Amino acid sequence: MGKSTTKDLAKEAGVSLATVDRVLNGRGGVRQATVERVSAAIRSLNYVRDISAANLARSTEYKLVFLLPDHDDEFTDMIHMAIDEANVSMAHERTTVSIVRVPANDPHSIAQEIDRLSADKVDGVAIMAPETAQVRDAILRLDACGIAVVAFASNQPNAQSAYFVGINNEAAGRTAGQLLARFTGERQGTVLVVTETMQSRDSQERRLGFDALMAKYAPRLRVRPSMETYVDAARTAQIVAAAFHNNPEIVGIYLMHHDISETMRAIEAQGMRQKYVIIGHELTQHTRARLVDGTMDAVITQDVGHLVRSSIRVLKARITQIGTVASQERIRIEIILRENLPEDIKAGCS
Amino acid sequence: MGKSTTKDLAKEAGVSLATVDRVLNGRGGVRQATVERVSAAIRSLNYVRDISAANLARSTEYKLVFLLPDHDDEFTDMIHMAIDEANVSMAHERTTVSIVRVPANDPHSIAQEIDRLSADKVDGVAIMAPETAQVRDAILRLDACGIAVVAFASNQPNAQSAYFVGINNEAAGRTAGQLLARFTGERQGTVLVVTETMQSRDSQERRLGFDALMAKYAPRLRVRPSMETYVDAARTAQIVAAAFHNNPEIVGIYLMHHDISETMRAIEAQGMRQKYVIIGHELTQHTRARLVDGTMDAVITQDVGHLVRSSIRVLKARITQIGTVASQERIRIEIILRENLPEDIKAGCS
DNA sequence: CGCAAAATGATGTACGTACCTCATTTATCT
DNA sequence: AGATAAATGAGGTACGTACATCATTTTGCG
Repeated sequence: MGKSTTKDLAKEAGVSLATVDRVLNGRGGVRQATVERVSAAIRSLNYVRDISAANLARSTEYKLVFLLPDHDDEFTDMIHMAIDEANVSMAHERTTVSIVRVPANDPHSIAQEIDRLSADKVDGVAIMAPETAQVRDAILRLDACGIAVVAFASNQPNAQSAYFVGINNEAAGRTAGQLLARFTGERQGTVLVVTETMQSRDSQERRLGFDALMAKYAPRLRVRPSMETYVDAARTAQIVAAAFHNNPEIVGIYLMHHDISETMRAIEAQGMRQKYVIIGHELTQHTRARLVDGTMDAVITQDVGHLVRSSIRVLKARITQIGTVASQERIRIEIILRENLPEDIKAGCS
Repeated sequence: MGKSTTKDLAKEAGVSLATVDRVLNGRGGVRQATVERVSAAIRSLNYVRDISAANLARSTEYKLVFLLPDHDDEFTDMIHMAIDEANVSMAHERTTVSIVRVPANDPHSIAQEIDRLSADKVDGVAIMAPETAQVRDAILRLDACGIAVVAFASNQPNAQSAYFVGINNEAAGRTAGQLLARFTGERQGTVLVVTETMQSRDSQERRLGFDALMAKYAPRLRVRPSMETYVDAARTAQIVAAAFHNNPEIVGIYLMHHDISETMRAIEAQGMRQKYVIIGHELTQHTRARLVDGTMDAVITQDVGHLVRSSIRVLKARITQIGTVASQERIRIEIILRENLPEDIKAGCS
């Protein structure tokens, strides 16, 4: 089966082990004709390099870095924890992953940090940062250095080199819409949409998908323009109050941002006069509690553990030039209701 | 860090490499006091065996077997495919997994097959079979032979030795109930529940969860007793027709079984006089199409790829006595609607 | 043809572990 | 104490790959 070794290759190609090694590791000094003989042998024997043995011989250490925003919202914390957890389970595979936190809204220092990494002896970088020209260019520079890159949770659509690991936010928005449309039954009224900032591509895409679905399947509902909190408690309270004042017939609220505690506080300050259907993103301790007590009806989420592990697998695959299982790396858009809340396991071993 | 080797252990414990080896691999012939010195060294150096190197030296091949029912429904086929896919990506990790299909409803031959495996040189077995005393005993015999076992998708609750990989079916039933309750809005009427056989523990648990939720949150709906198809087209057509005849006010249908094509055919034969909320299990090509065309409203599912990979990881962990990441092995109850249908990737590499 | 340069072969060591053999030391029992 | 068994040490080979060195062959070119 897949148990051919370099020795077999040498025999098959009629060359010495040393030459096989030269070809396999691109050391040069081999005639083109010979290279092709070896390549042919690789194909015919279906040879795949034994990575464990290679790592052993090379005593490799894959050094991966996650670039996270320095927000201290719960979602980012969960990612942080998931990375720590992965770091433990990856130790057996000669992989260490570290975390660098960068100012979320300072593209310049993000780019600077990325450049610092390329100088560093790092093998792969997973980046979670808003897209800007500066960041994109820095990513391209990483790529040019031969450092593997993935964009993580937050897409970087213009840097083609960066493989994206995360959900399709437009589909996530549609899903939120579908749930909100069906959960409101036949009722008529207004739907509020809240986010941190519409500058973020994630919010734009979610809104796009949400609107498309509402227009098609729930024309009975009036969807208001996006309200932006700018992560400012006072402003949040004010715009929410205004929205409730101007829209007496609110039946649903779509929260597109992660950190919804302030927003929920502001909504509750208006008195839960009636049952609003509230749909949000990302399963955290906070949204979990909201699902349990019934103030929120559904949460659209992506499994952060999966997100992190998938990023690591993709990075390692790119470093070692091995393929990945596409279906395993596709991050699903998960719908969480009260009844399918996963048990709240912190971490731990069996 | 975790880079201590057996050599370091020997030095730390003040013994020779050979003795360390004897202790590590339980070869015996070592005084208790010495064993403890080595164990102490293991702890103090935080030693973990390099599995890659160990596998290399031992030239291990982990032989895993999946025991599947010989049904040829789409769900089982998907599992089959997922296993094949895993087999490819696992080849790099010295793991080969094969599939044995057994008559689904013949506990005797299942048990016989399990016993055959224990004689065989197999390292781990994942079993998907209905629980019976015979099967349970056979599993215990496997365990006694030192062969790792997991129960897979279909729980074996009485064989404590068997780690279960799959979803909580009671919670899955509750989730189906919650969706059906909310999707029917305020309407009153009857809800039909269909399954293959209530003999299966999965169906029992789902029904339990479904009923609990409906009783609590949707007392307005009359939930009928479970209808059993026995995988018989004629019978299915007949009982469905009877149900529609006796219950003019049907608003929802819960399909608890995998292979719903006959059932859906029977329902459609009654003419879709009105919009029923239909909720089923397992995302297959068939249910996928039903979601897209709107005849089904939601599918509760578990990711078969995840299921298979998780089983493999758990088996390997038990064989090598290494811990697993609990959060990674928890299978989520996924809710699939039209808008969050994952893209239909067959397989493939990036 | 002859010579330098390029290509290839031969061989050894290393990585961390498993597993084997044989020699030597230490403990145990009469 | 002496015989015997038990415990330990010493050393080697193997796994599949990486990488280095030096010898040898082949090639291209004037």
